[in-house]
Amino acid sequence: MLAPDRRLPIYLRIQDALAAEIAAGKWRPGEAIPAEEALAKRFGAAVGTARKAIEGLVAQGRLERHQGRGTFVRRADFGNMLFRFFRHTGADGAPLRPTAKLLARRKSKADAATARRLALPVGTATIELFRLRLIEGAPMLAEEIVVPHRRFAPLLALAKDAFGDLLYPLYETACGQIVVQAREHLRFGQAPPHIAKALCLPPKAPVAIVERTVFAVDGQPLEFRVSYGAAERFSYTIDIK
Amino acid sequence: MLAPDRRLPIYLRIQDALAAEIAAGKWRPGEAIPAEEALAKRFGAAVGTARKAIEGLVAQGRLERHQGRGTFVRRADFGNMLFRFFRHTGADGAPLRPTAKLLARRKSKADAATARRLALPVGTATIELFRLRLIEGAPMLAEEIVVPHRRFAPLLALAKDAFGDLLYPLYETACGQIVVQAREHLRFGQAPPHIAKALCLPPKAPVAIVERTVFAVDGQPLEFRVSYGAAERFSYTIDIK
DNA sequence: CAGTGGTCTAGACCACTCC
DNA sequence: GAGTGGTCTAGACCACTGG
Repeated sequence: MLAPDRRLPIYLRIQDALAAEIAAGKWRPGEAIPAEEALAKRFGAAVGTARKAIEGLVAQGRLERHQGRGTFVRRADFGNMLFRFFRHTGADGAPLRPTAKLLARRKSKADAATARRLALPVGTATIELFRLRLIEGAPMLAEEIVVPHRRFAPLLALAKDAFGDLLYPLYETACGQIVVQAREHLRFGQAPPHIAKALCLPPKAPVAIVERTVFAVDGQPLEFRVSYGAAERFSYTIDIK
Repeated sequence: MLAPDRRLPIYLRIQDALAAEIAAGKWRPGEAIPAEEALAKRFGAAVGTARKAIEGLVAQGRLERHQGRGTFVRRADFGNMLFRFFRHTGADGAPLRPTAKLLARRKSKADAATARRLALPVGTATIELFRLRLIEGAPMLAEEIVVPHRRFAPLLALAKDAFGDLLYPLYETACGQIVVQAREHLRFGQAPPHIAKALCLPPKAPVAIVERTVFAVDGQPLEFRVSYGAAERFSYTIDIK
């Protein structure tokens, strides 16, 4: 159960063992793992040592602790993650909730680039979505989304207006796919014609382009998404210590 | 010495006390703070409690620990921080070191915007620098820099070619000013004429604009800097958990 | 070698949550 | 009230650094 490498401190070996069990899906995101004392007994270590292992996983964002309730496998909240890149406060400075509109949906096959991004063989069946995100009815972002058909087949059966404003909760309820991690790549470019049209921008308008890949617990890519937004609305702040 | 607030756990009170002493400059960046045992004795707590306070400050990036050597006030390494935004690998994929060229330097007075950014009264004496960053001799970034004259007067006396490739080490050696933190704001726009010229770009070329404010230990702004780089060379990756 | 941080233990008591 | 994590203590031993 524990990595037998005697060179590693006990708490790290416990940490690795727990991380592996989490990745293997022994506990689903949102579920509680055993209490400190139970873990300590199981691994034959002191409670403080088990605690240190847990603290490491909390720091990594894999677990969440709540006093009096327990330690839980973290559910990522990717709610309006992408909107942190764009100004969207109302007249009173309050943050506004974006809505979503599904413009198109179709079955497709992975080309070379998509296959690489989703770690699939070329030609694998995929589902493509074209979606608009709006603030107070005004288009802010256009999104092209690709997911593997094998995991996401229910998305094709769903009524178009059953897609809500947030996709990741739908992935979970409709397809049982849970997003736990994301990588985003940011660049600037010109809007392709269909994007410019969807965003009500002039052709070749400058846009910020965010390419996002999201991953499941097991590290497999779940979705690849390219989002376009008007460059002049883009705004991002970074703190460095 | 310790915050008297009995509601806070001891380790947090120690943490606050140490953070205040660091901010007050009791130990300079790079210097060691007292050993765990000494701190524990001084604060009347157990070693483990002092250790927990230290761990918090390490997590915040204010301290660094080295086994067998001690615990040190962190020196920020802002080396080529900004270049993480721009592609600049050579033909062999190896990272390239940018060089710098000081194009202009002059004494000035803070206008309203600058005064706000540097937390100075309007009209305070400042020094402005205009600088070019190059990769293999090709201009990559143009930078407009403003610093308060009071802290940075030696920069005016310095020979223009005594400015090296990195400014922050110079701030420290020539002016005794140590940078410990930064905030960057990223946006997208068109190059003003003098910037386009410096970067050898067509007028109004699309550029990424990074506005950076850097801060001293005591939280006072030390420098405000606007950097411009060609938008098509911009590229930034973010991992989210 | 002395001094430092790193690991580990064992147990006490507190604070919070939920039944 | 039972069970959970949060704080705190006290001390042991190890691993690394530097003179």
